[in-house]
Amino acid sequence: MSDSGKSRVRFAPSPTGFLHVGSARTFIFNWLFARHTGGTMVLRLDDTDVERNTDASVESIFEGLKWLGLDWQEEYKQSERLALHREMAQRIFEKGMAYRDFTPAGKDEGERDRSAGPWLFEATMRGLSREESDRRAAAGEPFALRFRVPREGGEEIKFSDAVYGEQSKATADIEDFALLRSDGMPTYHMASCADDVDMRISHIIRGQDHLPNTFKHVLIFRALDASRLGYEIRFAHLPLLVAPDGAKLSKRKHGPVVSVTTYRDAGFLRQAFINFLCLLGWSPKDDREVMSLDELTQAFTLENINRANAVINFKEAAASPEETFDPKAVWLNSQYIHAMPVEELAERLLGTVRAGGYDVSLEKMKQIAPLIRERMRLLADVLTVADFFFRKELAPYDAALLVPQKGDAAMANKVLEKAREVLARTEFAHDPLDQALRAAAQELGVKAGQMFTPIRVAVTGRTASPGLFETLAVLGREVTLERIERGLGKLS
RNA sequence: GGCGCUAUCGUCUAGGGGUUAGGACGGAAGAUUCUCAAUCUUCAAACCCGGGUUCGAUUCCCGGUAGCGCUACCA
Repeated sequence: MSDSGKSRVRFAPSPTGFLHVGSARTFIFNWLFARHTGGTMVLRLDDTDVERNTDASVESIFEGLKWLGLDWQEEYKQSERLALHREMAQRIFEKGMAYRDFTPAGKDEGERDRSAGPWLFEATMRGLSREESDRRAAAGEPFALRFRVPREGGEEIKFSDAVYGEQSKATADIEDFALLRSDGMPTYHMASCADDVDMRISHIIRGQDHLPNTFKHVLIFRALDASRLGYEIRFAHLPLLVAPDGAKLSKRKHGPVVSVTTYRDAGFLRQAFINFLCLLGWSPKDDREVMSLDELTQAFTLENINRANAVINFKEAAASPEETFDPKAVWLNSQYIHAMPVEELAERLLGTVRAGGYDVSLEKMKQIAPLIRERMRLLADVLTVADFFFRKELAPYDAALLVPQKGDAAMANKVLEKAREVLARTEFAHDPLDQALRAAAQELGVKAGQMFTPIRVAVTGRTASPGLFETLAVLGREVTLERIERGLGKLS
């Protein structure tokens, strides 16, 4: 950071796909750093790859960012700044630090066999005279502009990374990389560095996959006289988020679990999701795990970032959505749900329930929420944990479930008949129900549990449910009696 | 192939020349209880390998191995 000013950081996604969890974490770390240091967050779309960019991707990235709910102060699109990039490239060329490469663009550039030899690129055009270069350019021959990496003196390019420490690499190991493509479009390296300088970015916080690129960037910054900015651009590279098999995350390979919107749609709370991501590759160095955004902001420093890649422990083929996600993410989410005020939870659940095809009022939801809050880990769980509150008719269930432990169908029948009678005249509130049903159990000579099980199953269609009395109280007498009647029908 | 980065329980991590190597998730067991959850308690579970330095290395150094990244007119 400059001594005079505040930090300026940027998140620079390239719109070639949806926002994936790794990018989201990079964004979050940038945001936290900006907040922690009282700096500015810049969002920059690095869209210089015309071939692969899509509008759909831009939309889905914004959709993901919007869900995260973290803001930024400035927003740019690289494609609208091409003139600047070219001008800066030209400046480097004028200084003799870049040269025109008239080699026709290879079609199979990405598939060159690297295992053959130590050196990859042949700088055939590097020695071209300026006169000939100018002549061929004037004649309209297309060319790429390449950086002329210093070859004399065996220089080491150095920089200090806030996470990985002192880095250095011999110029002999850096090839002459492209600044401008033959169609005049800047490459990522050129556009990114030009913008970082122009935007007065103070800290470049990005994925560790860029660590080797940074040497090239240092070279560009030097050619651009970035030192005139009055401060040194600092780097912080983040360990990568990888799949359980250690491989880089990809949609093709790992499916929707790598997309931010998948978490949103499955019922993650943004706070929990952010919290989870922060714990991957960063630690507050004390034993805190559940941390609010404020706590994260306060605790966040670049020094506390780890160096080893972090596995995001999802399962690709899982039976339920819950099992798909990293168990820690799910657990964190449950912590946030449990801590949420019931009114708020009820409001949030409303959308999920309605999307699930049920109709329920907010009032009703407020009654239900406290009963299911501690039984939910994801918001979407409401559909499986509380469906019987919303359904007119229960989903089909096996009559055998009505039979209590150490009992038989006759006992279930006896219990339900008794319940029908008692519940017809008992006030539908927790305590009266509690007293009446326990008394009834005693009268029948069955254990409380044996009394409750048939009722629970008849009324909810399942053996696991929220507390019976509060459930009945919410359901009401009419629905309860009707369902008990149906239960009796199943037994006969 | 070249260059670089990394290496503590299954996973996320703390720690650091001498520790019973700590926490969390997940797992197991128990308590509680009308079921399920929640909650609480307990248990199992790790320093990649080999040298060196040292009185003493999991920690520092070197080597190996493994993983990952970069090696494009992708980002």
